[in-house]
Amino acid sequence: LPGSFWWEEERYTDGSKWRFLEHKGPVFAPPYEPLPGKVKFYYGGKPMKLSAPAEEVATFFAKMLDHEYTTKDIFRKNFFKDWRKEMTSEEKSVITDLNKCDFSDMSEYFKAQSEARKQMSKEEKQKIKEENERLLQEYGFCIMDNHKERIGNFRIEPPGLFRGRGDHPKMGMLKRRIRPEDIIINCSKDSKHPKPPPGTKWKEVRHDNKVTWLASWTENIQGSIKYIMLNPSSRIKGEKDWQKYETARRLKKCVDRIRAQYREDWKSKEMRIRQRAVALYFIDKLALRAGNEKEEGETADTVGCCSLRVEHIKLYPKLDDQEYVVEFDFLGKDSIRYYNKIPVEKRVFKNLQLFLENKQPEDDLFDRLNTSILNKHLQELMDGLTAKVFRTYNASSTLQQQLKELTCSDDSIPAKILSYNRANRAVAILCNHQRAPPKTFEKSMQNLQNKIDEKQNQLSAARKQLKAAKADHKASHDDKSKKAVEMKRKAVQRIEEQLMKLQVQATDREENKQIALGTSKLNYLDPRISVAWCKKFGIPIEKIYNKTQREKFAWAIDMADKDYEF
DNA sequence: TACTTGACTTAGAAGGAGGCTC
DNA sequence: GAGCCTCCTTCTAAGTCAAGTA
Repeated sequence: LPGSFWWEEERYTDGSKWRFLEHKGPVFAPPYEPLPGKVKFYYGGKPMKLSAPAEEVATFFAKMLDHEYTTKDIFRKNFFKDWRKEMTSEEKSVITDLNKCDFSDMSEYFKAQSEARKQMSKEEKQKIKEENERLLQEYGFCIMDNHKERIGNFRIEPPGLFRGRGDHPKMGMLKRRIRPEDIIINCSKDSKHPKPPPGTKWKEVRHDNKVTWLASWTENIQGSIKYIMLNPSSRIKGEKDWQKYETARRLKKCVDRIRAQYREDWKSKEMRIRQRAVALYFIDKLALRAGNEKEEGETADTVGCCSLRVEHIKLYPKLDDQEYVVEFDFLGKDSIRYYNKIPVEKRVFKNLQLFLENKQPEDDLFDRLNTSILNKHLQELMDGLTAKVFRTYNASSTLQQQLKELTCSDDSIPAKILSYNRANRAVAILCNHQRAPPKTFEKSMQNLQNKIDEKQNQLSAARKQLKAAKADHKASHDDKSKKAVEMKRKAVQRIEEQLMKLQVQATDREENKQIALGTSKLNYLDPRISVAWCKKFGIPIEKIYNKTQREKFAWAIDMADKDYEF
């Protein structure tokens, strides 16, 4: 039906995001259920009954007891400070030392609970599933204009202990419970407004169609605003995503000019221009993030390009057999380490030496530059150009080029998928998308190796049988033995294929140990490249995108043909 | 211009669902 | 049918960037 897809509709050009918005409001975290009397908290070895508020916060800690977090000084200090705020004055006077607190009984209780949940009967599990489904149907969708859309996060974040990434100064602080009185609702005037839970009120109900969120609240750790927004499959998200890739494609058209420009700027008389040009070179070549300034002490100490400090790079005029090598070593977003040694042009190297002159390790490398200056410059070079567009452009363009290079049309489907994953991996490495090696990695690798060994044995057995059958046929020359030879030949072939498949799988998994492919697939790779590749080589799209991903990229799957070029 | 706030995208970890194997 | 493993979904933190404010 024409017009049934959002990507075939006209877009708003006045900056408004919708005309009609109706939803049921968020789902709140369930209220705290006090522990059964038999579950004890001990202080200095003696059991102690806690008031409900103090007990609730204690359970947050108890639930994390097996986690490394609870051993960290900052976590413990922040937790204890916030926990004491929830105690009665009597509790406060008794509980003065976290080291004397014993949460182990509580921890055991929660472990048993979770074990019991796993042991539930099919029927009980089914009941829970149905209840979740009911909640999803009731609160998980909204009407935006003429579409029923899935909401991304309709549940309010439950209270708990803040878990920052890396060395976060606020780890362990109490994330307080969010009440209806904290929530701002956004919906259209002419919609049926969501009702707050009985006996409560919303903080505010507003009708702002210049934004896309349905509800928001202010979080107490950083004081930032959290939102309830739509799912990636929605029109409002999909349209923006599509637009993002179109901007990256426009960059493709003028990137040569921009590169020529920044290379020219390396020679500028003005320091600020040279810094801008070297930074842009890093952003383009290494896919570094922009690097906004951060408030010290509020978050973990991480940097991006513009916020690099002297201590984050080392210069080697000569290293092994290469000249003008820059070594990067810093913590980026999510405190993921970026480590890379790259040879650069002499002019870049000389500039870097100059930027480092008379500076301390903790000084900014680019002291005349920040993201705002950089983005203003980029805006002048191309409409809509910002630092992050380079990441999108370089990621998508790498995927397309790698797919061209790695795919052999004669390969089997599993071999082609390995090629796809390798192309995807090249992007993930470029963007530094890392993950902790899965806890079961070694074991699962060993399992796979066992399967391969077994398959190898099967293969030699099958080959022996084939040889015997051949000999048999040579001796007898009858039809029956001829058929037997054919059968054995096919068996060998089948096992060879299975073995190949297993070996491919092992390679893929090994190469993926510390690399996360999902982030680039979801956020940086123009989905039309993958769709076109699937169509060109007859790969079912399900092999590349799972259900959620197909929903998010429905527009691309519908739009791109086999000849699509990024 | 410097700084703050708000809205939105990008990120890895954790937990859960469901498929596979014995 | 249980246990295991893998992959998917959910969760929410941590970025980017533009607009507003002093």
